[in-house]
Amino acid sequence: MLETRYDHKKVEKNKYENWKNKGYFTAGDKSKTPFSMVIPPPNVTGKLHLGHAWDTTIQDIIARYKKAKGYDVLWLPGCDHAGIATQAKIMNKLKQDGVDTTKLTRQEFLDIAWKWKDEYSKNIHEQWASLGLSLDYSRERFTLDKGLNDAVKKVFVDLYEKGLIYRGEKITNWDPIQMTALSNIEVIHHDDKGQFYYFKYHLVGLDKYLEVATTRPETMFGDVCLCVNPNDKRYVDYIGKYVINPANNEQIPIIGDEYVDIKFGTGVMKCTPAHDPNDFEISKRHNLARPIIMNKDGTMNEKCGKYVGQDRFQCRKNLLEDIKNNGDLIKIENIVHSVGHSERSNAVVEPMLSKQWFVKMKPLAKLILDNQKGKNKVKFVPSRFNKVLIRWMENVDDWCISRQLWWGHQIPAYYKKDSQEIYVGVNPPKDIENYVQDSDVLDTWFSSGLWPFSTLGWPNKSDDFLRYFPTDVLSTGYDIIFFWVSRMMFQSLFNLNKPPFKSVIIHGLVRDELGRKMSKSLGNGVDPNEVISNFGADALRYFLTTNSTPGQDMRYSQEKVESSYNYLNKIWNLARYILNVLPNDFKNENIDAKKLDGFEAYILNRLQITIKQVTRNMEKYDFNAASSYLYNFVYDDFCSNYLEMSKISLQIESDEYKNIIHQVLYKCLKTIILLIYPYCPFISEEIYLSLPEHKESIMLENYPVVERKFINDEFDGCVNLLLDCIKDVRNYKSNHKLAPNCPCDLMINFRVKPFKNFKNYLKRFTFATNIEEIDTSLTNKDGAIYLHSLGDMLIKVKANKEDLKILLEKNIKVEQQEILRAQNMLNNPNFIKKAPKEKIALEENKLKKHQENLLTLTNQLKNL
RNA sequence: GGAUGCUUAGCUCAGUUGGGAGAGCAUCGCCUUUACACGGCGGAGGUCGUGGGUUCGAGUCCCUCAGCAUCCACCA
Repeated sequence: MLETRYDHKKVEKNKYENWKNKGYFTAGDKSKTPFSMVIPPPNVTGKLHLGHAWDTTIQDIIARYKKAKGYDVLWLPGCDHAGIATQAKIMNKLKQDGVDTTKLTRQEFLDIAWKWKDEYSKNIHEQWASLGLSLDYSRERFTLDKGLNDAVKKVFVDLYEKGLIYRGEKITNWDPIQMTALSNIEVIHHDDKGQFYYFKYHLVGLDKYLEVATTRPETMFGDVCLCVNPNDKRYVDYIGKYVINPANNEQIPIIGDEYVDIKFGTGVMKCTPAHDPNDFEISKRHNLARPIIMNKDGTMNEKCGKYVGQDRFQCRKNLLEDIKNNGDLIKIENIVHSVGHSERSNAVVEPMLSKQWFVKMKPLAKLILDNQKGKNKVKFVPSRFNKVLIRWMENVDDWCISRQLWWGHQIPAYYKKDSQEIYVGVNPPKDIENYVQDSDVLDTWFSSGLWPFSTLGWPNKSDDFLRYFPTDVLSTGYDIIFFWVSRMMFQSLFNLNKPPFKSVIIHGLVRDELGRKMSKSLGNGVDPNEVISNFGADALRYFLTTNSTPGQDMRYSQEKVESSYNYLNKIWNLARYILNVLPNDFKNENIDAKKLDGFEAYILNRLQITIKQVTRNMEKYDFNAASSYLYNFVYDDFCSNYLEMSKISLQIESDEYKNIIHQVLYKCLKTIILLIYPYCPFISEEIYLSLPEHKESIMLENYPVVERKFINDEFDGCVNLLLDCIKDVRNYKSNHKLAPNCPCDLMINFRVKPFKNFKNYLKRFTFATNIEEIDTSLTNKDGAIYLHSLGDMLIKVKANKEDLKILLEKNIKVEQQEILRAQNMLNNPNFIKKAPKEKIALEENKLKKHQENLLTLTNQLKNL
């Protein structure tokens, strides 16, 4: 027997371990159709946040739904080594502990990192468990696994051999704190306050100078020339002449290049090829030198004279002071401009020339672009995110994949000592002693880009790979479409000639209650563990998946988590009631649809509609819509209406029919919990196991299907009449300050034949002492009032004339408005001409009925 | 500069192919009725951002503008 109150802590205890140990999460039933997903592997850097909870709950709902629908569901778990993020965290921790990290060897660090990984993946496992995720742990993978490393090496070599990976010297985004190169999308641009410094560049041999503005004076040590637009009449004559660089007094030429925007600034631009991508391009056109003037940690190098060793920003300050003292500073302008910051360290990114490995993106992007035009197009939910991807792929730059880190897949390239020769291969060169392996590792996203197939055993043609690839669905946030979704797509298209998944579900971000992004600096993050502890995983899951539209951001709202909890409490209590009502010897039997009286037929019909609508929306991955159909059924149709009515019929009916009611209650209860189950597995399991007949677990049950024999709307009119009558009487009493249980007499005119217990229900819910059936001519009987409802009803209560008059007048007004509305439509010749016939007939019927009602009411008023 | 999303009840949000505006919370009144006071019953509250257009009919489709948010690209 269930406890009187829903206690999420008791309900959620021990169930997960049991499911897991029984093997319910393990895929592999070959008799069924496979359905597969891979989890977006969380970073082994810390705790999971609400975004993870949202993302994984979506997947768990799909997994449980599909399993109940009869599929062999594989949901594959795992973690990402998250190169930069993890290495930074570990280094910080070591420094805090007083370790001199500069003395660590690569291997020592890796030993520490693997221990860290074990610890953090343990935390992640605990959180997955408390959320109730039905992950197949027998297939869990990690992005640095041996198997995945094999896949990474193979792909690297294949891309290299096809000319799609190359090593090159280019301007890359350099993070001086983490001392590694970054890809373009790891750089976050935001508007910062800065200064625009105007300097004098004196012309050699002339008593003139050019005004040049820069935001980064420290890069002047790397200037190789000034550039002007050859079409700029102001400066064209200076091309070929020399100026003196005020930073180091070196003479540099003035050259012409059309890149310079005549209208911008002074029209003269300094050119620093090793520290600016555009200047680098200019240097290629004019064959200029590319001096690098900074060290890897962002300090100035030996090319910077007395500033050597100074941090770039310190140098900027000092240099400025010196130039100012020389009289070559013209002015300083405060500006707001976009500055790139490292995603992880937040350091101001320094564009810097270095030798890195790149993936040549154009041909790979084309694979995606072509695929999205074809039959195997990956379906995005919502579809607009397909456009986001396409736009990105059309304009994508080459992807810098080498990172100057230790934690990651070491690049399988080997440099022959004392030679230019490079060897790239899955296995090291035979004469390894003559080679040195590239010390860099690959961008984390390189290995996660292989995740949907590397985790299934590829490049081996394993059973899992053959059975479960391509996967069916991927769920992730829109913020990582570029980082991850696009990379998985082209890697899969390149390596396997097909997309890695059929559909991608894109969701938004979880924001705080004020709509702000949750972040560490604001300290506004909400810990899922805390929510689970307070309200339960089921309430959290329900909240997360039913409070937003696909692709839209969501605000966390404790209020709505509470409301989700209350809903579960409602289900808990309706279950408790039904289980209490069912006799001890209850046996589930087939219900003979022909024997059903009105309300039983009605509720089973509503149930079929609910199953249909919920299923339809589950198939569309619209969990909000699906849940609201169930919600409305539970609250309105079932609890407020049917359940209450059944209490009466259970008192007065024959034993035979009582059994039918029991069967109906049981069927409704079981269906409700099976429909809510994918959202809220814990409470569903608890209730399920309390049913008189049940399997070992709700996880072994099938999803409800529509039963045709119960589709029957012939009682809808009569039920609505009953409900309207009850509502009108209650409303009347409430408006007249009469107690709800104040006795009254009712007279009712049936336009449709009422079902058997109609009058009993009406009596009980209106506290009527007498219900009289009358014919169509409704007249004012002493003290009775006509209520405008579907079936015409008179109510007689202890009320004074004035009350009756007010009510009648109010009802007359309503009828008049209705008549006017219908007439307006019907008097419109275009409406008659063009609207569908059914619509016209509907309006005509309404008009007729309201006119009749009006007549009755006015007669009553007259006779009052 | 380019793109996308949002603008509906006091607040947070739904609104499926165009055919009488919904939920949660808040609010007002009544009810401690034996599933649930984490409840029940009954109310009040919206010219659906602006201005046009298409249509017999627009929250819904098209265009304009405004505000907010996000993404991409960025001129030194």
